[in-house]
Amino acid sequence: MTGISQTQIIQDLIDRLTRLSAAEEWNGPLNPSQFAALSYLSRANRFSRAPSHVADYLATTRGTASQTLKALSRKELIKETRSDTDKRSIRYDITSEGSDILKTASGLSGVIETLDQETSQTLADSLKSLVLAMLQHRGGRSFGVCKTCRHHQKTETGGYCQLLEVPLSGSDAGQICHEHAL
Amino acid sequence: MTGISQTQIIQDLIDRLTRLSAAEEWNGPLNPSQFAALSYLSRANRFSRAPSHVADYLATTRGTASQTLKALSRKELIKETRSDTDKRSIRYDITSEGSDILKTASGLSGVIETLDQETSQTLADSLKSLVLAMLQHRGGRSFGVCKTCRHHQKTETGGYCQLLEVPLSGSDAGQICHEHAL
DNA sequence: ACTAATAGTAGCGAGTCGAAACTATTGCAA
DNA sequence: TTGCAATAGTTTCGACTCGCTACTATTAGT
Repeated sequence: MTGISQTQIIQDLIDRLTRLSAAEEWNGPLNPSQFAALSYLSRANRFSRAPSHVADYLATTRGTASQTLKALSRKELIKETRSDTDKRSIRYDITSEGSDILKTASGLSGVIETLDQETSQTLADSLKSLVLAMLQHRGGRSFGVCKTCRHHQKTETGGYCQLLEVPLSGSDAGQICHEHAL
Repeated sequence: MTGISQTQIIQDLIDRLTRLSAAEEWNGPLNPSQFAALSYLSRANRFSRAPSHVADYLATTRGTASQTLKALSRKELIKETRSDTDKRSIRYDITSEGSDILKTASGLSGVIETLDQETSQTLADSLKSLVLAMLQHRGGRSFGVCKTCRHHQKTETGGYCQLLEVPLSGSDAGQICHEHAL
């Protein structure tokens, strides 16, 4: 009778899930945006921790990202490091206090953990294709980890990025890169 | 090597998907919260359109919901109606201008539509169980449509709600209710 | 006839959001 | 080399969200 489409149901479920999760985050020390930025910084490699990269990842503007990073910096959860080679650019590294905050599991993660292996995998795959399609739709970057990138070359000591022309350690290769390409 | 769990990957994908979708909404006339509230009002039945119900649905406080509704009201997208029976309560109805705004499809819905029938169904099921678990976790209401409620009784003319003790029309039964229970 | 409890609101301070204007660099080309 | 143009980041603006506390009506329960 009433024509609520499957598409709208899914859209609504994603929205509610995020809202429920965000409501929990507000009770913590950080707001959802700050938490997302901090989480990104903890997983991004050293070439991908500038304000512009955070802006790209969070799908916002450089101005907004700058403010969020300043807020995190005031709380001493991240620390800014100016680049030697390019005096314009800045890199934000997470502090030990910042890492501690990320350790506290959210209500959403607890709930996701209750899914069985197969459901979990299927869900991840569906979401991945949706995110990829959205990125394509608006011309955003994929932000994958180095080892799945076409510029990544495996070596004896770890890896090598053919785009940036730098050697990568084992942990580097497991981190998110701004330049990631499939 | 690096231990990024499947749980974190899923959490991150949901967050990114929402952020990408929210970034598109900001380019429209409404911000994500206003859009979500408006969308809810368009789908809720007449017993579920009060500020407190919107707050419950959006997982926020009455204060915040009140402000969002006032903002929508200023834009003439919804209109407030005071109740006769209970002079404290208010019901917000969507205006025709409000309905028009909801018609514009978002980037996310376009992307969801590209999923095949089976993937779409599986995704909806997974998300539904996550939302339900989150609601249970924090003691929220389910907000389903009347016809799936245990208080709903099918009749000749449409339906009947045993909880509120009111007859329901066919379209009523397809709308979201605050008192929904499984 | 008194309390509660409930529904909604106003105001506060911190912060997000896009947009636009702004500084300081770096790159490139004539 | 000078002279832009592109890039990186920041600041400010106005509208708004967010939780919170304090507040006003109204209604319910004893």
